[in-house]
Amino acid sequence: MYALIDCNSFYCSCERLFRPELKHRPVVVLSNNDGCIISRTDEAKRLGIPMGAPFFKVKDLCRKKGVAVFSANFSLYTDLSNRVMGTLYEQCPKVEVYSIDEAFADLSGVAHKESLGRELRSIILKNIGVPVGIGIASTKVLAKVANHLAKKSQKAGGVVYLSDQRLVDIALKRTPVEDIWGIGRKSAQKLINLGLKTAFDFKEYDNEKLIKRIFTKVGLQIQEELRGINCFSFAKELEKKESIMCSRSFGKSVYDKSALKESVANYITNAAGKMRAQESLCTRVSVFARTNRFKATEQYYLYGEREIAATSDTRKIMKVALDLIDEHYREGYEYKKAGARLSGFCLSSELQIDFLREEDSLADNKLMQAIDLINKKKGEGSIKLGACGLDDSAWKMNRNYKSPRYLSSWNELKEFK
DNA sequence: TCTGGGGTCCTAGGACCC
DNA sequence: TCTGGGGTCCTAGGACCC
Repeated sequence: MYALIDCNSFYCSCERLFRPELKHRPVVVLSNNDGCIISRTDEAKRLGIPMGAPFFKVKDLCRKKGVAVFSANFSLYTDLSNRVMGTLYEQCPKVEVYSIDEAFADLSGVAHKESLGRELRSIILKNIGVPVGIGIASTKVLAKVANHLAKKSQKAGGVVYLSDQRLVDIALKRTPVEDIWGIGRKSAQKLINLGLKTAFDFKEYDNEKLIKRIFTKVGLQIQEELRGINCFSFAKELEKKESIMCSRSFGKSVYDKSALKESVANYITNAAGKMRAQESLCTRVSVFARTNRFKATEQYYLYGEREIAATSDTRKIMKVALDLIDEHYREGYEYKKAGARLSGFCLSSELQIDFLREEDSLADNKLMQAIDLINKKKGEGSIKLGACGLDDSAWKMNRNYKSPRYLSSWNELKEFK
């Protein structure tokens, strides 16, 4: 038995915490660069603001209806997420953090599952102030279905427990195929073409070969999960990433190579830091940059990648990344976005037994550790390589509606009178 | 004027080997 | 007309998630 605990309109809820006067007002949060809507409260949904809508298309509507608009403030959201997950770890035997705003809990062996759900919900609301919805069922996919209903139904009080097959079937009949976890737009359309409209229809559909052919192995697994058979395992340990990427759209178009390289230097710095935090070394570095895909001008997609000897040293990775830009850069294009990816990971514990390395690599390692420590204590970006530049005005993102870092900066604490 | 960022998994098909 | 067969490994691209 699994519970899925999912924060309601998480980013918006975080912003509301520090602005209680927004409690019943519509709120939206924008993606990086104030590009599009990535979180909406129910009030904003009812105004017809779609998820993922480009902000410029709904800006007028927001102004007219008095919607509170925020630029994304990820350090705030991460901090609050950690508090929510911390509470879950205290209350539940086994927890798998699935994303910034949701987690599965394994409730096998828990006697009163529904009351535990209600208790969790009220503890999180009281201690952290973030409302959550909880769905409980025998598989992850069914827990997702239950969670959906918990958020939609008024009388559920935020918790839905699908304790027997009768309840499961009722829930599945109320779930359109496009709302099933793992069924996206393309797959939903294919199911509808087969005459399958609800999750119940899909569960009952009995043509294994066809499902496999159209939806691959994953489609079969989702079907099994709807039938109550577990296919998606529970990962208690926090798993390491297999690749780490950092990319951004620019606030304004970039026309010169040095600004592009500077931006990529910053992305590499960020990605390499995250990689060291999970104690990995990378053996592959890739970089990319692209022109504005929404503009009818001629497009160019810059891409380069290279294999390197395993390292976590920002300087070595940086050199390769900047060389790749030099090799693939083309003059005369209007670049709008760039990024870098590190992959081909191995464990940093393997570094010490590699006698073929240059002898200074251990010292390099120490240098990186020292930099990470200083940045952790003094704030990200306190120390970085010269290649990252000092003046980021040529490519920095726009963030015109940013809330203060209430929880991670002494200068931005909330004041009460 | 203005359209995010960061991941995972699966499969087909090519390269390569004997 | 006609050009082995079978296996593994790797990668690109699609689809999906939040």
